[in-house]
Amino acid sequence: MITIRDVAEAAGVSIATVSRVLSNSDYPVSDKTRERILEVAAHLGYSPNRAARSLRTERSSVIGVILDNFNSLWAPFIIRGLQNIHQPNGYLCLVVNIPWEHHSQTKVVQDLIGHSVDGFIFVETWHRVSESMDMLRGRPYAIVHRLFHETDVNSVLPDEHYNTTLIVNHLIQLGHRRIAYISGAANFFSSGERLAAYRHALTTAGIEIDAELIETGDWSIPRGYQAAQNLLSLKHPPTAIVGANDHLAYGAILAIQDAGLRVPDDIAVAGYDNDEVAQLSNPTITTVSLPLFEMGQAAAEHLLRMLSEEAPPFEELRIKGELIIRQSCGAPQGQYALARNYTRNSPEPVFPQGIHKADE
Amino acid sequence: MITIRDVAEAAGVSIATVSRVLSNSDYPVSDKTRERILEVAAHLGYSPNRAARSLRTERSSVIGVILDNFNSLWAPFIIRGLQNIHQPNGYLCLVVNIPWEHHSQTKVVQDLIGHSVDGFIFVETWHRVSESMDMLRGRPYAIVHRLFHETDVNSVLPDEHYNTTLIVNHLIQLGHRRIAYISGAANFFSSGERLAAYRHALTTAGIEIDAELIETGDWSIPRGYQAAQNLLSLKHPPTAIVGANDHLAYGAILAIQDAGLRVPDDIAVAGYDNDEVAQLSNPTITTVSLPLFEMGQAAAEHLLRMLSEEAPPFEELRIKGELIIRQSCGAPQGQYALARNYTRNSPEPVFPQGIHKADE
DNA sequence: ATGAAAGCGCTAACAA
DNA sequence: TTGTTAGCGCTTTCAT
Repeated sequence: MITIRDVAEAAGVSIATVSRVLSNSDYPVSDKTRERILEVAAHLGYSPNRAARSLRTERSSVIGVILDNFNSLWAPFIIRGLQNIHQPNGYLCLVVNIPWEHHSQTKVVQDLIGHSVDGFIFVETWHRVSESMDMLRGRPYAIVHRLFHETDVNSVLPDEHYNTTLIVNHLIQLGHRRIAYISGAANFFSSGERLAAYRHALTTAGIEIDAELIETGDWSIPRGYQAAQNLLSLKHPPTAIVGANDHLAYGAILAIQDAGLRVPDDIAVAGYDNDEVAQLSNPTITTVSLPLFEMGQAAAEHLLRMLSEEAPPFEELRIKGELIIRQSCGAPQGQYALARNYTRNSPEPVFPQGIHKADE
Repeated sequence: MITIRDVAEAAGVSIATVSRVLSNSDYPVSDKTRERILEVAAHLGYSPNRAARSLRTERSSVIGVILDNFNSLWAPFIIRGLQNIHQPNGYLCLVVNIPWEHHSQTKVVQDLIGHSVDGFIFVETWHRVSESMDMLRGRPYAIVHRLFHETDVNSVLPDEHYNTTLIVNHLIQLGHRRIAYISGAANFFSSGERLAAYRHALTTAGIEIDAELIETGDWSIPRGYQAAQNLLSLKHPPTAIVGANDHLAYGAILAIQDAGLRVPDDIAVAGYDNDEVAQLSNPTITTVSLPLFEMGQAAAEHLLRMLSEEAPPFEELRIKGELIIRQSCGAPQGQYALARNYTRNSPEPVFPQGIHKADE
């Protein structure tokens, strides 16, 4: 293992000087010496021993990331957002998944503290963070939530109001006045927020709210199917249906098609999430992207700020999504139903098929 | 912060003795002393400083996990498999994503070594591990690959031959003799393996291989669509089509339906991967699950064995998947297309990937 | 069975 | 501007 001592010897300086350069200290070192040290260090392949540094400084450049559900389709994007900020800043992430069943959050937090993590990011944790607050020992933390909401500071959430308004206004602008809404599961905080935004958008446009046009339920495709059937059987059925997520919207599309009607020609349908099904569906679904990557980034940025500047906890942060116009609302966009890109909110291709060269 | 010094003082012994007890050393300590030390440590709320321990022992109880593509739909399942083994054994995972473009693997490995990780797991890394071999400095590592294949030991891969045989035999057992195959991208190692298994399964069943029935291409839905169109236009079209993945199969289904035929009544279709589209498609797609979770587990188990027992590198490990019978092949199972257990949005864990109970 | 002490690699206070 | 050195908390040899 190459140590600071090896570098010092090779560069003909003392270890203190090497340390000053390699630890980005603001202690003055002459440019010549600095340059030589950096060169030698790179040549030798020096990499600092974090344990030693950590022991000395009581900081680790490691962030603890705690998730309840790694396998959600959303978590990876959030984590990528986090790392996109953390890694360039020299932070690595200890990622720990906590099963929903086990109330093991306390143990995990303790464990991570034992590893001297500098801060915490909680992603979609069902467990209340505040329960472990006293354990955090003044370490900064941030919470990234998609569907839940804690009455806590340091939370990053999607801007449900803005996002829902985006999609509802899109339909209004297309001339729809009878716009139905299939709400998500009632016990989710975001369901309420999205529904409220739907009402608000209609009211703002001078459209009266018709209770008949509001279906409630869960987040599932079958529920979307049923709800759409209900809506279709009304005396005055809607001309457009908004699902609180893409699954509900997809279910609605299937129901409409099974009823012998066409989407979007007879009824327009819109979703929310920019989930995979929105791209697979035929017609493809106009929806709003959840800014998962950006949410991760925002949380990471604020955490770093808290780490470096002793900045105060930030208030709740809301991140805006984008309207993704596809086929299901009939807006000009006509695209081959199958043309897809899998990038969701990530800046990189998820599956760069072309690059792969197999081994013999 | 409580250190062993505090414990030693409170217990009236030397720090060496405390260390022997608290680090689970097998060095002999009298039962009375041991008991007293444990009691005092617990009372004081002692928790070891990992940095100090790590500095001294050059071990960290941390595993470095390196991925090329965190956002793949597959990676999270693999990681869950890893952690399912590592966490109960007291290991945490430093998870690092390496962008495809940057050839930054060396730097990352160096960095992780700086963090004194005890071992490495490479997940789907495109970069050749062997290139960083000299950097690993004798640290054990394992590679989990889905589509690639390195001529390296310590690789965990799906059992492509077994899995493909599973699906082809299923069709043969259903009475099909003209079974077409839409292969994956030619430059992927697994494409070749799957295709070879298809040929082998047919030959074994005494069915002659018809080159006309083999389409090659990429992994995409549009390609599946085109390939199926080609197959349908043959003088003697197939009675069944196997896609090298579920996207190809889905494309084939769309093409068949657009041609006015029915799946599975007129032509059976089977996929591979147990991807999301296999559940969303109408009809749902009979496929083979990739044993991602199990692959992660296997890699983790072997890594731990190498860590604890100085076990030799293991040879290539192949993990079997399972046949998931849905609607697209017409096997007895046919149910309502929309009824599915689709828990993505629910607060229940999505994993394990398939409980292998198909749509209700 | 227990204790004394060296030293892991690094940073920072103090010296020059 | 550079060098010397103490010591972070721990494990482990060596001595008792």
